[in-house]
Amino acid sequence: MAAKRPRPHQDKEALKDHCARWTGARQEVFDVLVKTEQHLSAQDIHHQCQAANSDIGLTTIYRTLDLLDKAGLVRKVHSGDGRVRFEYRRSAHADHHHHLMCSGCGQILNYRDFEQEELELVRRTEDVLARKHGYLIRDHNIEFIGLCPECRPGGRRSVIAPEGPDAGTNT
Amino acid sequence: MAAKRPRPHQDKEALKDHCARWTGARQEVFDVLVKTEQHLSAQDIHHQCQAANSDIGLTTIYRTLDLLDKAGLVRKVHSGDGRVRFEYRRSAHADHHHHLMCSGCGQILNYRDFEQEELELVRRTEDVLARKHGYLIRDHNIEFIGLCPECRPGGRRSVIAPEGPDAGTNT
DNA sequence: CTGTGTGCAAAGCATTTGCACTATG
DNA sequence: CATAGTGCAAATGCTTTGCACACAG
Repeated sequence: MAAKRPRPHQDKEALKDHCARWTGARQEVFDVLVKTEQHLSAQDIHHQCQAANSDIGLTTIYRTLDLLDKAGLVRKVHSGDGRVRFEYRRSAHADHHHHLMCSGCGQILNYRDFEQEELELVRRTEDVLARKHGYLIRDHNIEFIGLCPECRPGGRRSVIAPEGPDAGTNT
Repeated sequence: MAAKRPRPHQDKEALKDHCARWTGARQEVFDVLVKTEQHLSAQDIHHQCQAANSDIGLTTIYRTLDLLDKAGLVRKVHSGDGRVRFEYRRSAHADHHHHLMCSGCGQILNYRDFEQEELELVRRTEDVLARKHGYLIRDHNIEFIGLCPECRPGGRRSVIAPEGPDAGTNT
């Protein structure tokens, strides 16, 4: 849990268009995401709120996440395991990263290499795709899928069934 | 439905390790995917089988898709709408493409531009990630998310709720 | 023949929705 | 105060499982 301050100013502004009241529940859900680099599911967040003595219903968490997503403060990530996860969108350049996911245990790693090359390619691709297909492009997603050291053949976890739920869910 | 011949030879070989018997049902599910460039959900395939007078249960389709996925003949795609879709993996270079998805209606487009640049970047990234994190990388996924001409602000479909189920599911 | 594959019905789960209640602005 | 936000419980919809039967090898 490396703490980082929430960024209420510009973030809350972005929210103004999407909700009328900024409540404690919303603040807490938001805080949980701001304070981590992990990719959390609604349930993960629910657990963390409970651990922090906040008694927020799962429903509210889903609704808040939807809100934050629409406001663009948060990004949905479809991990391979059926549930949707969310990560806080930090300021563009500082936080630009892509994902490396293990199809064995569901672990998600962020990596930040190749920013320069990627950004260039991404920018050019966006241009062409936007023009060619008439799309309004708002985001991109680059991920590599494979087996982590634990799950790869010869790894400690290989052949055997993957871990339990909350285990390899993160980063 | 632009027809392309199934590739029984190498494909069936890949299957030998993953199933004991090659049945009619499996062939049909496989055929449906081979014959299209679209990204189909289990239900989509179910419908197509019914349309083709095959009476294959949804359960079998799910099981077959899982089989084909494990055999590497098919690729899972997590479209934003909650259901998982599948596409046939054609031979590597001939078929290399990435996705452009509309977050409004769920449409998925394949595009094949920038192959050269992308492949280069991808290869280099795979190398580094594999070495740095000990992963065994097996696949990558590059997608751009935005709004299609219909769904973008000013488009015919904008503001209004997206289309019905089978509408924007494809390509 | 002998398991492997299949279908049906029921179970599982993440997510969504209806509705009465609470608290923000 | 009026309305947006919340929680609960029930509903939804995709996917998985248990079990008895059917068929490929």
